[in-house]
Amino acid sequence: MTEEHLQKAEQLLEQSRLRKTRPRLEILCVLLAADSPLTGEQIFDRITPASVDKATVYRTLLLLLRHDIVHHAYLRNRIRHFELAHHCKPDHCHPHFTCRDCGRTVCLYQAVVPAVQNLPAGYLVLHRQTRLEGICPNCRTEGFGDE
Amino acid sequence: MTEEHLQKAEQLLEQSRLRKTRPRLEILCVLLAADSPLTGEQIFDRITPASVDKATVYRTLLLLLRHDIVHHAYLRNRIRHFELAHHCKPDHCHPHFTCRDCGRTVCLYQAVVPAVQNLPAGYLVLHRQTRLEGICPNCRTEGFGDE
DNA sequence: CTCTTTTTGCAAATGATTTGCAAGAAGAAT
DNA sequence: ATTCTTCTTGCAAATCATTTGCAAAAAGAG
Ligand SMILES: [Mn+2]
Ligand SMILES: [Mn+2]
Ligand SMILES: [Zn+2]
Ligand SMILES: [Zn+2]
Repeated sequence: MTEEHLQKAEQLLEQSRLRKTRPRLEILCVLLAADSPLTGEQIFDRITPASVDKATVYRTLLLLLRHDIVHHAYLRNRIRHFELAHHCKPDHCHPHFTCRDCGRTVCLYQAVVPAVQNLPAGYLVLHRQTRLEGICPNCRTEGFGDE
Repeated sequence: MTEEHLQKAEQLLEQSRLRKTRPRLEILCVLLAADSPLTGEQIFDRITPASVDKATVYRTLLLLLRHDIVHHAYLRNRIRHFELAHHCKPDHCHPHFTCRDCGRTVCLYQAVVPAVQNLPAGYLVLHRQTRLEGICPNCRTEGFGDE
């Protein structure tokens, strides 16, 4: 938990007029340090050991979700993944790529997702989400010389 | 369960050389009749009452999943939704639209999803999935005259 | 019809997420 | 700084979708 993350965390809570409590700051710092969406359990594990209860982690995530400070990333399994919302525009979140080989998920911040074409009339799209699946650069180059 | 669906269901099982059992045919017929992705529970409820156990429903869905007869639709909550795979190309499934108002999800079979631009080098994309969220035509026109 | 291999039903287990409740902080007011 | 009110937390127990173990039942080959 760096000083920089801590400040950013406090700022995020202030902006939403939320109390700055230990669990909230810990959780936000974990998310600020993460480079891909995390599950409730992963967040719990990365917090200074046993300083925060798991129920509090989930409750806090729900709170942050309601305040649009974090949001869900929809990955393959039924386990929820959370990430900070500050990389997302209101109408569309960055795509996520999940490797079928190593299972790792990466955020593709710089990718550009064109709007869906030929939508039937009358639908108002407020949010768009894209999920990619395939083989990551790491797994592609592996096992070249000896297969 | 129409005669037409039953035949299609049998055909799907044959193609994957799977035994034609009562639960499998029932489940496939439910999916053939559905116009949006269904949860395990929803499928269970739509089957001729109590003729199939819920555990069997889930086990069967897993089987059909392994044989690419059905696949997951990734919707908002942590509950899995299943639908027949026969509307999808291998590299990308049709988008789903979920209404924030009424909560209903529709399959957008005819929509065209352009490829993601500006992907970092080295990623091999095998599958793409798009989820839209917003207000459906029904909910948009409602509450016009009297609000 | 018989035999072998799958598949099923039922009950119990799992595992992620929620919830009730009393004790413990935060922050406003004094 | 102290008091007071309101919001949060920890802990334990509850939920709920999904899985799993196992013995009984069904499918399909011969
Ligand atoms: Mn992300
Ligand atoms: Mn669909
Ligand atoms: Zn990989
Ligand atoms: Zn609607």
